[in-house]
Amino acid sequence: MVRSNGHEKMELKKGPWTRDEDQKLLAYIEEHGHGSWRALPAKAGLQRCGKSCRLRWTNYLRPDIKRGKFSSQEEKAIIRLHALLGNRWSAIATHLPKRTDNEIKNYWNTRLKKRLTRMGIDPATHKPKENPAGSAQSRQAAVVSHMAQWETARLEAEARLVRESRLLSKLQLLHKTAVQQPPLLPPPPAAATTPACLDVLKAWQACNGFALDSPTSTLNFSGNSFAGAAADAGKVNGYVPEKGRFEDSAQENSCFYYSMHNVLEGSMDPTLLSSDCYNSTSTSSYTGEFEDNKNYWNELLNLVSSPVESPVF
DNA sequence: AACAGGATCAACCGCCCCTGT
DNA sequence: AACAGGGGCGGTTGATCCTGT
Repeated sequence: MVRSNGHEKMELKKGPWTRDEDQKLLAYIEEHGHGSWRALPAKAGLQRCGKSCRLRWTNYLRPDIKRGKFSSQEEKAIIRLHALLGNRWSAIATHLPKRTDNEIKNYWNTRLKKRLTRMGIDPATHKPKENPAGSAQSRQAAVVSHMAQWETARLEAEARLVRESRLLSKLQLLHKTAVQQPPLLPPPPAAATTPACLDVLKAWQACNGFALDSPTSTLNFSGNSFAGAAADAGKVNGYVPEKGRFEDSAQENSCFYYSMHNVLEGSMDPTLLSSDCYNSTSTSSYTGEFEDNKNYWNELLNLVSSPVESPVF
């Protein structure tokens, strides 16, 4: 792809930003918004490439950036989120408002990674260095992987929502112009302020300890009462199991996934999952390990929900 | 005081994805 | 369907600061 010719490249300034450049960029964005980053430098009178301007703005000049030391709460959130998401810094940053992905990445690479290593934990896998198969740690790692699958699904849903909201904005604009004339378009639906369909983790938390089976996971927890309840909930909210009831755990798992899919799609109320779970746990026989996992995820969810004001929760 | 090595962090680079044509 | 351009992301670099000797 042709980006720019060499001559143009030679004129662009690189390296640290000066106060004067910062002021120019700030003043321009405050007055006009950033618009097209590519076109911005010329308009703002900067000898920088658009990319450099964008980076400077998003990582440093933006007014809603919190700088300075990370709190222990934030540290824990980063560690847990990294266990879930890996090096997906932008996804991690969405759970830590006012922190940039670059800042989080730097903090991880320069401090947290080393700290975990010193503690004998592999920062890549979040597992203890010596890790006998079948141990609680390896099972927890599998749970982490499982959660990562869900987080991936959630992020995809978020991306879809962004696309839809863009479309919605266009529709609203069209409708706005159309109201002056005979109505050509129906009024657009009201935009949801809080997309409940994105709250997979919240649904997870609401269930407060459902079994962590999945069609792709090798985990096999006994006493799985959630799947059936969730499947019922899923059926009520849109998903209808092919054969009515479940013949095996795989079917239950599928239903669980479809239920969560319905939550993701917004066709199912996460609280319904919750109540069904609570109602059915009396017959369960959770293991100690399961309690550990439950506590682990509760702790994580508490970390990423309340104190750091995640926009998702 | 001078130096070396480590730590930190802003900024860059290259790649990829999405969107518009 | 193919292509170009814009924007975003993660990895890496290099300048600067800090600390220990």
